[in-house]
Amino acid sequence: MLRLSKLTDYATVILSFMAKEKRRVCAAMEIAAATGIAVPTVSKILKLLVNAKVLMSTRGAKGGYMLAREPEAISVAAIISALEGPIALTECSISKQTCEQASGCGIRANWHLINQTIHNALESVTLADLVRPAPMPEEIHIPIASLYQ
Amino acid sequence: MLRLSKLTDYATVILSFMAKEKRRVCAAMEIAAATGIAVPTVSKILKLLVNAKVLMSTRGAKGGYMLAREPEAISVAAIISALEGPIALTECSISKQTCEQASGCGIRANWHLINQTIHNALESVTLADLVRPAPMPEEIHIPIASLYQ
DNA sequence: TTAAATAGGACTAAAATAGTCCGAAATTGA
DNA sequence: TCAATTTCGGACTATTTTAGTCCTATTTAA
Repeated sequence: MLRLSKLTDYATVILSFMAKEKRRVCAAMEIAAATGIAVPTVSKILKLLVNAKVLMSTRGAKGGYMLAREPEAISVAAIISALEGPIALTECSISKQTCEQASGCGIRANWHLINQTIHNALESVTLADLVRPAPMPEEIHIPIASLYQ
Repeated sequence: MLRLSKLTDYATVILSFMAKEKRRVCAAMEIAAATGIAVPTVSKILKLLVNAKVLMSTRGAKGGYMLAREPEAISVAAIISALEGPIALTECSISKQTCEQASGCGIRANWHLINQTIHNALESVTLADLVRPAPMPEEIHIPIASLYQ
């Protein structure tokens, strides 16, 4: 289904909450309470987002998490790759044997191009866009067909 | 990782093979031999592609599978949805409670737009594009590492 | 010093995916 | 008509991935 994991979905909810509270440091417990997601799960997601430098953390009493940058500078691609690793549709699991039989597998190169297109689409949408009420279609429209001529 | 399933990957290999043999009816066993994918697996994939009307089948001796239309008219989106169901990143697993708390979840509408964009990208690439030799090197060079620092 | 909070990793449970197999139905050709 | 071939449909098992939990160490504020 080409779908995102639940954790990624949760991450967008968490980050949307934090975008509205961006002046404040939020504790994991507070975020869990606000979003209705279980504390250990929230915790796990927050740690992943810190590793990906989407969030900053401060330890100790009065510690917590904060957006590492403005919502405008946090792309959906960054959020997804924080939770799921690099964005890539294929790992070219086509066996070498097959590729050799076909004497040069052109499919691989074309998949890469498709990946890149999708990545661009996700890169051009930010957390600010997700929080914003009205989307702006022309910003994320990508005419992939033009890449093939 | 936003990735396609192995079966979808296999499907592109199978369909690429068939695109080159489009004049001929191919039996499942023949395709398995040509691609190196196990017969039962090939069989399963072919059935799914028939259900999605990407392939046509004829039963009985001398039967087999054929592309239902020209490779130019078979989109990557059609192939993916045949194997994995509708293309959709999210199923909006954001709890209603959260949405209500936030008094109107704008995220949903924005995800829908992103889905649509990706769908358009996949719709505009066809089996013929996949089979076609790779585009110029500079077109397919992807500095992906730079996106992850 | 104590309480509050994150960091990191190990672990279990649940769900999705991959892969296999079988009996039934259809078609061809002898 | 009969036998061989091939798809059809579904059930089934095994594997992998994902989700979710928990524990201990470390850091910081008061």
